[in-house]
Amino acid sequence: MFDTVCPSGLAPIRFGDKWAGMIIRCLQDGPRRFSELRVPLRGITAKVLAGSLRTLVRDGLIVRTAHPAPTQRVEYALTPLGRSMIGPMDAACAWTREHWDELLDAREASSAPS
Amino acid sequence: MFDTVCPSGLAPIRFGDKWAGMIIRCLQDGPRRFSELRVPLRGITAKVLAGSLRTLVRDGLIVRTAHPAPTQRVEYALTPLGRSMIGPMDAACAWTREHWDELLDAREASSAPS
DNA sequence: CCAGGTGGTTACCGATGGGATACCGGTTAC
DNA sequence: GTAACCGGTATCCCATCGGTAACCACCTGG
Repeated sequence: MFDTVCPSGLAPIRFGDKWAGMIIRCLQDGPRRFSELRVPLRGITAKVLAGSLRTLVRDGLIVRTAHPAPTQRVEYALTPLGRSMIGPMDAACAWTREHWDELLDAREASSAPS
Repeated sequence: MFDTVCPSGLAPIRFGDKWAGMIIRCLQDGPRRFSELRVPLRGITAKVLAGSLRTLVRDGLIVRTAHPAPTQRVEYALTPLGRSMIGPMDAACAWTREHWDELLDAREASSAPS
């Protein structure tokens, strides 16, 4: 995640792996359990979700709390650091929503240069 | 680039490949030639730069103009669409700059949980 | 006892990404 | 002539990523 430092003010724009952004999105309204996350993230497998969650925890963006209550119950929640990412993330998502059609058009135009 | 659609308002935050963001940064003050781009992008190989440029052109973010002048001269420049990406990109970069230390600390803390 | 849910782990596998190296045709400078 | 620069391409290689499938310990409900 955040692969590279930006020495000259240049930074690669890659907020984590394929699912990281979506996971953070899913957590912004409160903690969620492992299996609750799998519902909105249709198609994610247990392994991949577990992996993404692990790196997000490692990077201090979310916290994992396992309630040792009678029944097994693990919750993931945003840290303040994780929450601070929502702003720039929303900006990026808004840009994509706004320009999605243009991107698609550009691709189609260059794939069919007839 | 922009790997996935965002069906439920969730989008993966991945603005292109490793170098795409940096290339756009390099172009924001005007057109640059192929070899001019290789200077600030230290470490990029010709193949990878050519590849990144190709997908950026395909997605309509930059334009390639080859001046058929006597000497070989190819210039890359931002399109309006490409330029519109600078805003959200800056937001993301600013976030990273602000929180870079926290990320590093979190990583170090979880790698050495002694 | 057994089924089912919860929160994972492990082994395997194919696709992709990114890097190194070599090479290329065209043009200009010496 | 030949060396160098320009804008690439061709080939090969390796690491990572994401996915599938199987399995697991633990607990609960019937």
